[in-house]
Amino acid sequence: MSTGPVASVSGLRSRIGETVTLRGWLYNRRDSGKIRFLVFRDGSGYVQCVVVKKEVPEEVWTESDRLTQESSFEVTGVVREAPRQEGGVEVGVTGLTVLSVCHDWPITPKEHGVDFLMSQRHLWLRSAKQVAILRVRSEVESAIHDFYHSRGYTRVDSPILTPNACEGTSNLFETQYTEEEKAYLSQSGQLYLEPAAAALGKVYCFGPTFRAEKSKTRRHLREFWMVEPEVAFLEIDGLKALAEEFVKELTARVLDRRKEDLKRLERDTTTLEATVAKPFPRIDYREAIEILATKGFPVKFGDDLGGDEETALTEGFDTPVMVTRYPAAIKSFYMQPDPEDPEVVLGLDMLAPEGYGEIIGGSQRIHDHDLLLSRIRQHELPVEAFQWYLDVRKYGSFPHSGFGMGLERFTAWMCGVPHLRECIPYPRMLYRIYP
RNA sequence: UCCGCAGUAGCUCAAUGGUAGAGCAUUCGGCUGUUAACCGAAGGGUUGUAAGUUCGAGUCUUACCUGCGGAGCCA
Repeated sequence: MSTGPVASVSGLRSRIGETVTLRGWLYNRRDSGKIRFLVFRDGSGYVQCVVVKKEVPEEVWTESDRLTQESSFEVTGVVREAPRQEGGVEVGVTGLTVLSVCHDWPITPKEHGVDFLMSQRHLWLRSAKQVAILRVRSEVESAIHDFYHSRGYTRVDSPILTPNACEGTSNLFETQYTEEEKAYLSQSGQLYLEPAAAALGKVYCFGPTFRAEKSKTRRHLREFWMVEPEVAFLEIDGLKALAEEFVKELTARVLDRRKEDLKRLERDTTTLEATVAKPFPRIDYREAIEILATKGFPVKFGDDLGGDEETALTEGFDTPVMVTRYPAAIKSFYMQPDPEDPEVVLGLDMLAPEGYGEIIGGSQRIHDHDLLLSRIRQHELPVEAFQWYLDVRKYGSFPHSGFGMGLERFTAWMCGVPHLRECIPYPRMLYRIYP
């Protein structure tokens, strides 16, 4: 390898006329006798490198002939304008060194099946679409931190190993903590965040969560990333405003900074633009039932909304829809009842358009100690395990609210990718944990 | 866990119960502007596993294995 400076593809547009050195991999190659087109990638982008037999030393020509798909190499050449190329530039090769020849690369430019690609996930990551998705995901992650930090929130990391279930034990991953004691992988940071909200006012956590549900659908992962804000003295209306502002800002950021990636994903950005520009419809559960009845979904009060119902509810809207005031019976024990309609709780679900489903779930929390205690008993949860959680209400209680947003679901919607498994680098699904 | 669908070359797929096929990938040859380049040639198979029906099974039957889609639950 050379010892001089190495350029990146993303910066070539401003270096027309200069000689640059690039290091990366061969994405594709087209030969035409005495001229050779190498599609080079370095993680920052793609550029066509042109090798002309007559114009390069003999050894550069033979060296370039050794390149197979995904071989790593270093190439030096002159950057020049090429209007027909993506990015508008190409490199006229003057020097080339093969670093490692790749044999039997399994992923060809043609189509592949899901099973094959998933078992090759570590290699599939190099594909153009997968790279674009991971960039959008990363953009969303940093936008999340920027959103909260610019509004005075403190990030509080919640534990991954927990002593008990926060919402029942049936879908928890169990692990041995000490010889006598078991621990469980966290499925939400929320309960730990509530005491932190009493310490810092506005807090959020962001990390992996684990659900051992036997879910086998495109909307489920067993390990996924969730961002959860929790705010002291915030009530349900403030929570709705926060959720809407949050989703608007993340969407605007993706549209602004990841245009190229959305284009590569052939994403129609109509709903994303509408999401930034328009207020989100807000529907109460009781209204939702009526709307669904007119669309041929006979839902009774007390029924939960399934995937088909969610999709039907968002039909006709090009922004997310917020659904509130669900029956208490189908929601978590800690949700605050509506003082004007005690059968329902002040919960909030945000449904993304285009059938992407629930991206946010949250609520105002019960702040009355005795009410919370009775709810824990009603749900037949072990009261002693929740003593510390009850303490939040015992020592200076305060109304508070928060929600959780699934990073992969949000990213899937941004990218227009139907299945969550492509929105996390290494998906963990039922019956699949390799690689 | 339940319901449905599918397993044939490295990959994506064909093949009326009657000789196992193509494209891509690989290797070799040709081509000076290609855009999933193109043209020619070659190698590549225990048709998921086991049993059964039949003169004869990739094809029909049964069981099992693996995967995919969906449901319940949720982000």
